Amino acid sequence: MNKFHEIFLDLEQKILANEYPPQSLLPSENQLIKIYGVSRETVRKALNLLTNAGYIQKKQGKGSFVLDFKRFDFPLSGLTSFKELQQTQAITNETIVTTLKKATVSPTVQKLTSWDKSAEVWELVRQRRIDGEVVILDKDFLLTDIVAELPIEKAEDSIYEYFENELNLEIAYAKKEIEVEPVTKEMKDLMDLRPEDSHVIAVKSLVFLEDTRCFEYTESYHRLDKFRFVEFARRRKV
Amino acid sequence: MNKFHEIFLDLEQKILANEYPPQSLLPSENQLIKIYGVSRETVRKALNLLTNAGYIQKKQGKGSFVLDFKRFDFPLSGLTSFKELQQTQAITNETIVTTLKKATVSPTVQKLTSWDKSAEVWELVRQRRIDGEVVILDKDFLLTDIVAELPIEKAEDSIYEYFENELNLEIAYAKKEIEVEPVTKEMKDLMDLRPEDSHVIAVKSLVFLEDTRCFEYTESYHRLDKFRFVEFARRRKV
DNA sequence: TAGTGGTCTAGACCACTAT
DNA sequence: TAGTGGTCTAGACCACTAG
Repeated sequence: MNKFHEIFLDLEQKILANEYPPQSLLPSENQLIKIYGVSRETVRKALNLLTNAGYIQKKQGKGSFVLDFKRFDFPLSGLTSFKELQQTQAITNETIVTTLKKATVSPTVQKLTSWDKSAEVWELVRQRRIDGEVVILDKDFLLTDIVAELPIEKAEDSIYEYFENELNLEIAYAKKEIEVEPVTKEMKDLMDLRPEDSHVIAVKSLVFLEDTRCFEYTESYHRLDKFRFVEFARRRKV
Repeated sequence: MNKFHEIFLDLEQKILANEYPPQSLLPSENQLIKIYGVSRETVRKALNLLTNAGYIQKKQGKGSFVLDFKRFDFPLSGLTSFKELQQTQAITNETIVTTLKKATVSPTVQKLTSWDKSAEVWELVRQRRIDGEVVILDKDFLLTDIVAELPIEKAEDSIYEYFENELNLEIAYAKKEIEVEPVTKEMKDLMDLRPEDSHVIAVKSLVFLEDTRCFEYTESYHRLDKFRFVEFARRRKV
């Protein structure tokens, strides 16, 4: 593994273990050079990862302050998926696959993805039950050209884990969009909505591989009272 | 200005001007070294900025592909504020300040911010009218220790511009949270809600300076049908 | 094999913060 | 003034992609 990534993981672990508590300063870059036996640029790459992840804040002439990350308790930014969420949260939950079939791409999805009109896709619908209630409904469309097989056991687990570890797909980036949509019949049927629920949160994503091909389009519907999105953002001068 | 930032801006401009169209390759790092007369690490820093902003995707052995950013039409990630949004969108809009006063910090806000219990804050409430309707309501709490004066003209414009350009505050990062909340009487009074609107989207933010002090807490309420949040996210190995 | 990006080094100069 | 982080360089070696 990369040196700078190793150093990042080591510092991250030490921060989480309170070896470097909030408000304290990390060792200076010169000290870190000696501690890890690497060059300054390598140390700085590790510190950049910590900065972007919201662990530290650097100040010229002073040093790297450890931030109070406990306030950032639900980091859902980046490309995190439902399966990974479960692990950080301690929720009792269950996934039920209600649809898993090959189909031709619908005009709506074709437009969004720019896939070939004749493209074949996996159509996957999953209920996400948390604490006994179906509060999330996931709809996935996946190019069969790229994902040839999609066993139902994998769909019940994490499809991303399957893609990355078994199919060796390199997922690179995604465009996400959060909106509010009126409840449809399908949602009424498949989700445990309350009488007063007239709307759901819709999280729509286009997911791309490292070679810039879009291989997945996802719509994730969340019951209003169960939706929460937390993000750590750095100021970007415009 | 930094060389790598200059190079980033130049490449960004050329991408936006279609000089480097989507799907095409940027000049290789070695070529960029010659073009800009800088070292490789400097070129790579510029390319990293482009990568994080979603302009390009690099591939070892191949090069830097320009992405089709037009699909990412509403980049609201980072710390963008309402005023900056207006400029990218062409919306007719108006800001009306309904409250601007000094007050002691409320227990709720005190808890979230960890401000001193005796702290004094600016309490600012603003209606955001878009195309004739008040669809956003912004509530701001600002430490008077840090923001001593808050003229109403500034509040009607962009408080961030005022903070950064006139008070020389260095805004560094923020924690944002998106949730759904039931409509309150205040929202009914100050927003143009429809009879069926029982909920609003609440975007709550803690905003921090470069010295890690939290100086602002904001709640921004959006009418459901007018809310949209778009994000470009890179895959983060867990 | 030649060209690409990914990592790493050792050293330099600068700007900022403290004392 | 000494120590910090911010920028930049010139060069090295490696891994990947292509013809």
